[in-house]
Amino acid sequence: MVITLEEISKVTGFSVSTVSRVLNKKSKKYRISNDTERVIYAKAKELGYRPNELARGLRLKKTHTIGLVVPDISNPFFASITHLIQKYLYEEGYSLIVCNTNEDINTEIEQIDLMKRKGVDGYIIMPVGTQYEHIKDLLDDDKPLVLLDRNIDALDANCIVVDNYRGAYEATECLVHFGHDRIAIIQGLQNTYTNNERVRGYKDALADNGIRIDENYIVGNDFRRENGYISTKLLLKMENPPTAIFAFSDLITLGMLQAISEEKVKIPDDLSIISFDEIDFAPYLVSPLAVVVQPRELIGEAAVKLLIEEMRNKNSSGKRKILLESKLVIRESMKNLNSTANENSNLGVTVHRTAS
Amino acid sequence: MVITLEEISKVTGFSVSTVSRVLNKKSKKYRISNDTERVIYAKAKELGYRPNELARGLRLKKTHTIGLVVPDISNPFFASITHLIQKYLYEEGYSLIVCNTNEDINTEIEQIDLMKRKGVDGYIIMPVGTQYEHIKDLLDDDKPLVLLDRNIDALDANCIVVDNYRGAYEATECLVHFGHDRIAIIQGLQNTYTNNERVRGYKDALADNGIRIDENYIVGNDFRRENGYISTKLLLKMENPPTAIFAFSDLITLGMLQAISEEKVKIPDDLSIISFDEIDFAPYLVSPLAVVVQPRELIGEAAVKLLIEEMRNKNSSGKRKILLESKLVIRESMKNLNSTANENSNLGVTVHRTAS
DNA sequence: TGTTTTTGCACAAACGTTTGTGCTAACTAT
DNA sequence: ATAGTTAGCACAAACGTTTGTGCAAAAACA
Repeated sequence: MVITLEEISKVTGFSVSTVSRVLNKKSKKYRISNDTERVIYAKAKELGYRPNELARGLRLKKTHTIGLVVPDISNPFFASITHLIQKYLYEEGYSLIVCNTNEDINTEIEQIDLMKRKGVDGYIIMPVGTQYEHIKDLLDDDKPLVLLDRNIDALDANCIVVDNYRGAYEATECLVHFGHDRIAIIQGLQNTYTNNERVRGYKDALADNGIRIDENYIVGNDFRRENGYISTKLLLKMENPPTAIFAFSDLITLGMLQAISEEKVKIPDDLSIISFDEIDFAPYLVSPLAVVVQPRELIGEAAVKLLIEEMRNKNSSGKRKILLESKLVIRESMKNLNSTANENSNLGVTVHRTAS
Repeated sequence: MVITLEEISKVTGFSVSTVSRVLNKKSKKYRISNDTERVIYAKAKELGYRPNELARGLRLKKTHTIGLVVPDISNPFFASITHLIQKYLYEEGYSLIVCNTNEDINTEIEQIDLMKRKGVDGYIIMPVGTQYEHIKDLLDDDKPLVLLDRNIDALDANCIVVDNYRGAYEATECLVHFGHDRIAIIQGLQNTYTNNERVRGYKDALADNGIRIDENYIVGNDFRRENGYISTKLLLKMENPPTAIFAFSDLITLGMLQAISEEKVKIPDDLSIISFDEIDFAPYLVSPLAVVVQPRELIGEAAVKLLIEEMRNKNSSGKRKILLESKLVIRESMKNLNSTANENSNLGVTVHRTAS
């Protein structure tokens, strides 16, 4: 049987309100005697009382639950962030409702609606794209909200993003310095914040270094594996194939590697590659993989911090936009076409930079 | 402002109960006129009414929320399963509350308690260990529950597990057939179901093939990366180091690779390795990695199917225990010591089997 | 002893739903 | 015209909490 305050009230003889106050540690405030307190505590423990959080949430308008909207939990990058968010929220006493949008805007809208109905106390959202009416509505509810990984400029919302522009710029520029001029990118989902920024960084890096932008070298439209596979096949079959490919996500890279393996292309002699996102196994691949790593830990931690902070100080009027730095890790998968002996003295070197 | 039934009641002039019935599509049953229905629908839509799921849950004793307990979402294996569970549940109209236990039994107990209080309609649990009083209590609540990935024999609960015993047995036996007799394992967390079964499979395979079990070759006690690193270092430093290492998880393998790389050990010439869990990048590693893959898709799908089924037929008395098969994928990281020229003709071969 | 203060608790409303039941007016049948 | 049906809706209780307020008895004070 499920134990309610009423049960305890009956067996102890005290009223429901008294029981409630004791169990909520409000005995002093409401002048409940120590004796009474002891009796109620004992009985509650004995019967294994558990507050009904639905009733409580209804009454208090507070559920101690945060809604997390993520595009794809199975993507290691997002999985990692989810893990951290969950961890930090737990420390703060919050539960997590997770929903996966699969990069589908309608699912996102639906799921956010559902979370709203469930009365979550705050939102951490990695939005799919640029459609944002539903998020705008959310802001009016004045529940804390932070946009993660993907910003929506038009919205006055808290947000935490990585400097995708610089990340892509530096990776591209590094390839250029290594003597590459036919540099292809395999994009993720177009019109997402991250993708747009990365493309912009790529283009600017080329332009700033006097290399013509060839739209044929810009392929793909999805952060997933299949896109990496197909796009790579396409690129390799070109009449004038690229000497370097920049993949915009770990999963794209996975597909790319599959295609490369099938086509028997040698890395880095035939082709240089670099990937966005940390890939745990990167150092141990056939050709250790250069990557642009994003500070996952920071992202997760910052998200929770910002959210909690806003819950505490309801007054906090100004929204904050936080820009985190990425890090370029050069490994052997990038060939330096300038060095005659392909010495690659910069093996494993890490280029650090500070965010703007 | 938040719109309630009461609001709609006020502006339309109909009672709250009538509004409720209309919006719940019970107009016929309660003989609400078509005109009334139309008016209420229109107003509800206009005002953007959203039912308060807390109130509803309280009244209905049903929240359409499932609680998922997972040891470590950042582990790709669990992330993948989580993703699938979320996906299938969404299709069935359920939300997901996720909690991470970090393999800590107390966190597990706490979190399950919290979920209970939040009134979830069912549980999918990957328990940390063999302590199970709290789960036993859960069973008495007669909410649907399925144990995933890790069984607890003593409990009469639904459960879906992979045949870890056979998976480990076959991998070990394969190594033996390849001529190895100093085969080490790096265990995951001891006294978890999965680990116990794998150790048992390993031991039986050795015994059945006339190889003495050397406890020195059994190391480790954690499914995470650090364990893989340290344990590998230990093994490599032995006076009589193993010729093959069997890592019990993807993350352990990651740490192992790091250690191997640092120690400049050559795979597979100096050492053969094989890993439990699918690793997406396995084929593209310096030495393509042999693995025992578990059917993630099936695990996730089966979990939800079983849960939903039990929600539908409350009568379902008998609990079901489902055993899924694993699959051994042989790659070059396992050297066949018998074949003189290390031809490894079985490159990429997949050994399939059916579960008992 | 009479008045005031304090102690210790109970009552009841409210949070937003759902649903069994009851009531009035209109309709149908005789 | 009268009795019986039915259509159309409202009332109120219940789900399990929390919290403002009220009230009696005890204690303190004069």
